[in-house]
Amino acid sequence: MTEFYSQHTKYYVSVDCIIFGFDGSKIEVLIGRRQMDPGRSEFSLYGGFVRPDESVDDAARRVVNDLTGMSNLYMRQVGAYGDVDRDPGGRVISVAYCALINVRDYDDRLRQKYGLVWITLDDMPRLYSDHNRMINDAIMQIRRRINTQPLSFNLLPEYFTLTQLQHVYEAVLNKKIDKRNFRKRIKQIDLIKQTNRIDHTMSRSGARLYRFDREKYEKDPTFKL
Amino acid sequence: MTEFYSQHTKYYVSVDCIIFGFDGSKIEVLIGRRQMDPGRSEFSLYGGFVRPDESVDDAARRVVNDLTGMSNLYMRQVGAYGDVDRDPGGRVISVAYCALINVRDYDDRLRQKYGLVWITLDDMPRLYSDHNRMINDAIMQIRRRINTQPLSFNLLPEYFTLTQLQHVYEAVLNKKIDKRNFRKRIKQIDLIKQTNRIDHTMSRSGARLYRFDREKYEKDPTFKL
DNA sequence: CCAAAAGTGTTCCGTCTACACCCATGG
DNA sequence: CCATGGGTGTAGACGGAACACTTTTGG
Repeated sequence: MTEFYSQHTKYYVSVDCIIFGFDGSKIEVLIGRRQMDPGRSEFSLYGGFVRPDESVDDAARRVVNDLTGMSNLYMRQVGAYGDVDRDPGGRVISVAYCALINVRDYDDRLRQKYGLVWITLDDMPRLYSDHNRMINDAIMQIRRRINTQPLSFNLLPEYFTLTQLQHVYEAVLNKKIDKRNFRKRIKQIDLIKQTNRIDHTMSRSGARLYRFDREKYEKDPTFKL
Repeated sequence: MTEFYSQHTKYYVSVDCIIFGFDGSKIEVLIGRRQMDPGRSEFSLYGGFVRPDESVDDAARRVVNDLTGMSNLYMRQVGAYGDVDRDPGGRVISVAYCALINVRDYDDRLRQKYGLVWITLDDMPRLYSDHNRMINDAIMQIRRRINTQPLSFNLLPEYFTLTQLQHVYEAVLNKKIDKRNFRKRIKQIDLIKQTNRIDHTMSRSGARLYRFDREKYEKDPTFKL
């Protein structure tokens, strides 16, 4: 702490955004093909450089908003990635963020406009730079948190069936869950409200729709499985 | 992804290191007084700027090594802090790291050389910039992980008593733990080996010393409470 | 002999797990 | 009427929480 700032080196700082969705049975990620050299046309997360007038968090929000047209999404920092040679184009330190979105709210024209594709985790190709590691770190983080924070609802429409909710947990945790035990647990969480709406798209007899009570959660932000 | 890197702004990137120790009953952090303007002489974490030839992780290791003379410490990234005005001296994006050390291995002359002091979490003064937030985020992270990763042993000597180990858990979780239940749990973790050494410093009759079997843990890195 | 810390088991209760059948409906 | 997905209960195992007294020994 004895020198002045100006004696030190500056670096490019970027954000990379891992946008997670849920296709009904698998977790998927929005990736694109890189539009610039080096690595042009390689699969890549979508990212952007941090601008002088915005925080790093704001940069991530801006990139995600450009990409999805959506704001107020659930977003979380995954971590900073700073290996010297991580980017073949130069020394860039990148901060990864993940976002969870409901794919039904997402305007598919934006996806096409940016040439993005939804890829499930199992089908993930090799991505540019250390982006595979970022996705891996992000999914591990979500896996750790999904039982103590209400993440799953961000991947579903406002009104969802218990079967859909269970499929989210199965996809994130990558294991089968017993239907009766799952529903028993859900019913004793009073943040998950039964509604009187019925979904008829998936079954002949219809399934009860539920919703997550965000207002109540804001007041008392505790959530357990 | 349509511009060249060189059109973008570069930033100073620093690391800030949160060095945790354990004084026998409380968790404490090594802090100093800032040696440079702005904020000269304010309490602060110890940090440093990232150099061109090192990764961000390496920068953190370098700073911690300078400060403690120790290497191969348990270290973990806490997160990137990138608010525009976080540092009054200019736009600096900082990546926080925490390290856990055994204070008995630490050369107190180094502490004096750098003018550092150990401060317990309860007595933490207001620190420079967003350093209080970093410490807070770090302790929350440790609290979440202490039951699923063998963190606690990094705060203790190689040989430790079960009472000492319990005190670490109590300090981190900030709550009393039942002695009999704690010891019952410990005894069924076969990574924690009883030795035939006895510690006589704390009690007339002496207490059995234990050690953590790192070799075994490397082979099968699972740990539960 | 006494102060101080080490060490030790049992019971209870709540939670998690395993498991299989009937229902309602639209086509 | 039948295929499809929705919905429901119970019993046993397991793990966590509460709880108090005896032992050792150096001074």
